[in-house]
Amino acid sequence: MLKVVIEVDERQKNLLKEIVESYIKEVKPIGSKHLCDKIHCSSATIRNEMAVLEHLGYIEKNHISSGRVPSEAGYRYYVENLMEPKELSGEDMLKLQTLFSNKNLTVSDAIEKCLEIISDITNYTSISLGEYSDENVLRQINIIPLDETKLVALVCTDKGIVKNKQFSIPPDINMMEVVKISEIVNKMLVGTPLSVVAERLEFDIKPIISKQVEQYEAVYGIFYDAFHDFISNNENIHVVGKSKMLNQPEYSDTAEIKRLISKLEDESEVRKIVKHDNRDISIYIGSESNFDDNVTVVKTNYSLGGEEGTIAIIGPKRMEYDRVVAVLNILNKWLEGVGD
Amino acid sequence: MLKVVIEVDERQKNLLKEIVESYIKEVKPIGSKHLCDKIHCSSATIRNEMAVLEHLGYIEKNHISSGRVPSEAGYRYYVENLMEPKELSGEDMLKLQTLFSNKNLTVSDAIEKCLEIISDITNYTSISLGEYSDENVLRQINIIPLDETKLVALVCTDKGIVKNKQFSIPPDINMMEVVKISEIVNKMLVGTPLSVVAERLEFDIKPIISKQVEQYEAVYGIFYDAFHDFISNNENIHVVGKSKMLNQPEYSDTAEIKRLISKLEDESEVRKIVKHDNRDISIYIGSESNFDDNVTVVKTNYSLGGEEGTIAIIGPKRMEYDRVVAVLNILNKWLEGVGD
DNA sequence: TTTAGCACCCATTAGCCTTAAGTGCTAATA
DNA sequence: TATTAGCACTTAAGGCTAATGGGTGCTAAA
Repeated sequence: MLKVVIEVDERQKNLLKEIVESYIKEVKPIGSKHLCDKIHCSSATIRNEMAVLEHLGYIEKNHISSGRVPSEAGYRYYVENLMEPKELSGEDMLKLQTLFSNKNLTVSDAIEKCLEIISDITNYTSISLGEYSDENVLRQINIIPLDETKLVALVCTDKGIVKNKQFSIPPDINMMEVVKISEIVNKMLVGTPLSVVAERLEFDIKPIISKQVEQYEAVYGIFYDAFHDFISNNENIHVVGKSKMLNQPEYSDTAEIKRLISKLEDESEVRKIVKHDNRDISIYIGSESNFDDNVTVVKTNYSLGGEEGTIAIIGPKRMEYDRVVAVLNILNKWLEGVGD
Repeated sequence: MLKVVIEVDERQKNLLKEIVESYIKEVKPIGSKHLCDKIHCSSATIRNEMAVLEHLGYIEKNHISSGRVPSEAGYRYYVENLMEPKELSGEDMLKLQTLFSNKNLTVSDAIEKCLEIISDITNYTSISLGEYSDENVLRQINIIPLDETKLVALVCTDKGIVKNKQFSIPPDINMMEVVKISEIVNKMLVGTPLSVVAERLEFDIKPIISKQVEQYEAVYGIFYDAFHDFISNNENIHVVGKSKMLNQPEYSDTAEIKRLISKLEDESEVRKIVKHDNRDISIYIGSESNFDDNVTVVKTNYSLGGEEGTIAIIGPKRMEYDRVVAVLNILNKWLEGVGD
């Protein structure tokens, strides 16, 4: 079999670009007549060229006599070769800037605020998944007794990430002993990277506790639980603007809406969207998204105040790619400036 | 004009009950024929009785020859006079029990977990709004330095509610001085009810800081901010199961869904739903809900671990009132047992 | 190589008819 | 007197048909 490599010429590129961009705006199949003005030739010529693009798999028809719609491959070709970078409007920049200028937010709050602004600017749903980075080092552990049987255990890292958990202790354990032990634990573990805290607790701390306290199992359990909770619950997930999906005309039938919104409410599904990858800004179109064939996901990674993770924007396949990429570009620039 | 008080007789009550309950199940207008079996008479008789109920405003027609649908007044009459209490299924009880038995959850987590179970059992959206109760007394304030310019301020109450905030301090302030001051503040304020912390800070602490530190304004600012943040951000709002709305057949058109889901994503709207009221379990039907004419809201108050607030279940007007009330009853009983 | 022209395709809409489910009213019945 | 059977009437919903409009591919001429 003879294999022919068909190259797209300039006019075809231009045509594909127009089709994609028109479709993004109009959300309805694009016919040849509509493009005469833009491409400067007759509808018949455009039809011929369209036939080529269709043959190449960049555009599709819904039925034999309908206008053309970009295929996933078409969108991909568009974002890789045709899309022109876009500047954010002054208004949108301003919104981001106000976020960037606030220095007193916790990481989690900053990220959530960020998602809100992104959703607001783009009109798409935004998601983040972050976890403490390995840079985090134990800064302080603190036991605060509340009454004879209840206490709060606080863990704080040098990056300022704090978690607390409440415990009920058995009545035969002396609260002051727990506090005393906490001071020892504190002294010994401060400066330890989170990744080895569990280990050190087991091998260095446990023997000491067992010498000092009678009910050492129970007391050790508190510290074990507190750290375990801290280390294993280290994922921080946010989804903002779920209802933005509802504004997209392609999700106009209720079954489709239900499917999408329910998925977005299901954390295990959302995790599928936000997975680490090392590229700068990456675009996953339709089936590439690993989440739903009818959406596009655009992701970027962040590293901020001891937390690292991914921010994703999720919208229809006919997403305004240029704007979304512009937003994430700005974000990236800011994160690099702040980061470590 | 002669005023005649029309009383509903037993059969009419029975009829209304059947209409409401059938409509809750079937979600379509109920015709006279369908009720013959239940009421033990002919459709003509039922039609006559229906005419009375309609005249009284308890049921409505969509058009001249359609079956009947309960009106808001009809639902109200139903919940106040006709509804029979229902027992929860063993399965559902079990789900609640597992929550109740977990002692090591923070209040906020317990409430959120609770909402998840409620949403799961009822298939409706559930919401909570809580704030620290006046019982809370300052238990500890803690400054943890992270580096030369950054610190975390922790505030903990005797009920175990903890909040933390990160601060950047100007380079000309000595971190150790802040820590020293924090110890003084701590000693002076421990045991102070939250409601008077702001006051005491201003009048008792400020003068002391001003004597001890040169940049007293800035140092005072940190404590002021930390407490202010704690006291003013004391509202805790959760919305769980927004997509449950989508399962209700009456919300089958996209515009309606959009309206509702968007409202549920808007915190200021959600606040309208959850407002304190002192009745035990209260039901707000349609326009009574102060949120949306097409929903019913059922609320109850809670007081748990230093936080008090309201839990609300929001669903269609043809909500399964008996089940929802049963769930909240169980919840109330548990909360009373645990409470203060 | 481009384009005008034409036959053809099909989703969508409007109009019409039928059916099913309901009503209110009247007159007969228990 | 309360109930019921019977009947004329109403309406939403579903199915069918025809018309419309936006689109196509192909052919032949420019």
